[in-house]
Amino acid sequence: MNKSLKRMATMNRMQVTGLELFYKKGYYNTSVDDILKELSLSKGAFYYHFDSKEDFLIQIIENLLTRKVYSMLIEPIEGHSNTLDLITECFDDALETAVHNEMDYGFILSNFINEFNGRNPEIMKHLNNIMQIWEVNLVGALQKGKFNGNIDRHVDAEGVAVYLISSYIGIRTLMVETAPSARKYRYMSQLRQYLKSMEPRNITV
Amino acid sequence: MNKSLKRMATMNRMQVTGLELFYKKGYYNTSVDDILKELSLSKGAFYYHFDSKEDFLIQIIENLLTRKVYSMLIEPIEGHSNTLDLITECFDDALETAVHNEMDYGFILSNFINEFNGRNPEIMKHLNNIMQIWEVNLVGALQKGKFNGNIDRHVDAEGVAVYLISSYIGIRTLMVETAPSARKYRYMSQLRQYLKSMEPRNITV
DNA sequence: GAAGTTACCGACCGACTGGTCAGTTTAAAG
DNA sequence: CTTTAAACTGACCAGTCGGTCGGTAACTTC
Repeated sequence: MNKSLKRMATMNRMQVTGLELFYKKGYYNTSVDDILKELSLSKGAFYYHFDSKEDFLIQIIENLLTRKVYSMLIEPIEGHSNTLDLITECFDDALETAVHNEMDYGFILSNFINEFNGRNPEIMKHLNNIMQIWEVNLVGALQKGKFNGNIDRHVDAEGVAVYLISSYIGIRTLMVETAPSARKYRYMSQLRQYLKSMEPRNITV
Repeated sequence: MNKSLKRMATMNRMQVTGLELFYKKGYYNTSVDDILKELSLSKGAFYYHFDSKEDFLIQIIENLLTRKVYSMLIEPIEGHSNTLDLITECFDDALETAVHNEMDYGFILSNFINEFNGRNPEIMKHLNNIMQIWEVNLVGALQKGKFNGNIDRHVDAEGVAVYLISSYIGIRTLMVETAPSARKYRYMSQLRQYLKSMEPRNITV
């Protein structure tokens, strides 16, 4: 195999396993040795490819986590259908995969925010960055909805985006705790009602 | 000083400082020595009063955390005014204290849930317990609101409770990240709109 | 005032942490 | 074949962790 290909393959394997374990056990509770045992690799291999445990995490965030948020939460609402329907479907799908994870540990991004807030500003910068991308894209989608006439023009797009993100973070935390399926169902029906209240009012006062 | 009084005073000092540090740095990232240094006490004193670090945490949860949730999130909505107003005011107050914490680390309860989920079922039991108490009380308040005619009788109290709790957990996480005050404002205005949609419909179809 | 109890001290233990490094294996290049 | 550099090994280091334990000062009880 080509040298640089092998390098990338190994680094990627490490990152995938690393993200998995950081997600399950938290960053500080996962030792570098834990990851290496899973991969049957040695300490030397790890520090050959990465400068430090922190550098390793940053690369995971930049490579894997960002991509995950894009594919699960951003791209699905970029379509041409009714924005409110796209958001509903996107949230429904995202929560459904969470329900089907036999072992769910919550929304990775908010787990990380909780773990690093006030402890590691460098990591927080990277996490904030992803959250901002999500927020900006949601606001954009909502504005497009207003422009297309699917959303009432009086709706405060930024407020709705904050409220949607909040509720999503929260329900993911709640689902981890008890009765995920029932909670998802209740959440989705309330979400639908909330979004319905944003449809254009045909009756002008 | 009476011996048992001294015992309680010391134990309480330890718990208060423990909760503070666990909140700031997380449970696993706070060493017993960290807490003891803050109090100028020794290892021996700690293990004289508590069986283990975990036992210490459980007592903190049972004593301090439960009381905190009661006084901030449950008792304020037990009044006789309009339930929706009470909820609005309660959430507003809770978020306002978060804004004024110059160093905010999020909603303790959800931080703990994130840290212990899948790692420590014993602790999770105690945390779930508090969440359930909160949920039950919220549902009760909503039902009382329906009974008193402040809330439309078609409203799904359990669904709304889940949605309220979700959004609260989420906004607390978002507020630690960026622009807490602005985010609180946006959240509260959306929350008011959401709760308004539950007022009784006077016009029957 | 002797004996017992409570509250606390701090040295110490063994397991584990992130990180280093001298040295070995692999495979492509000359 | 020989050279070279990349990829990897695993023993090792200093430091931290939760927890133990022998000791002791202060107060109570008899």
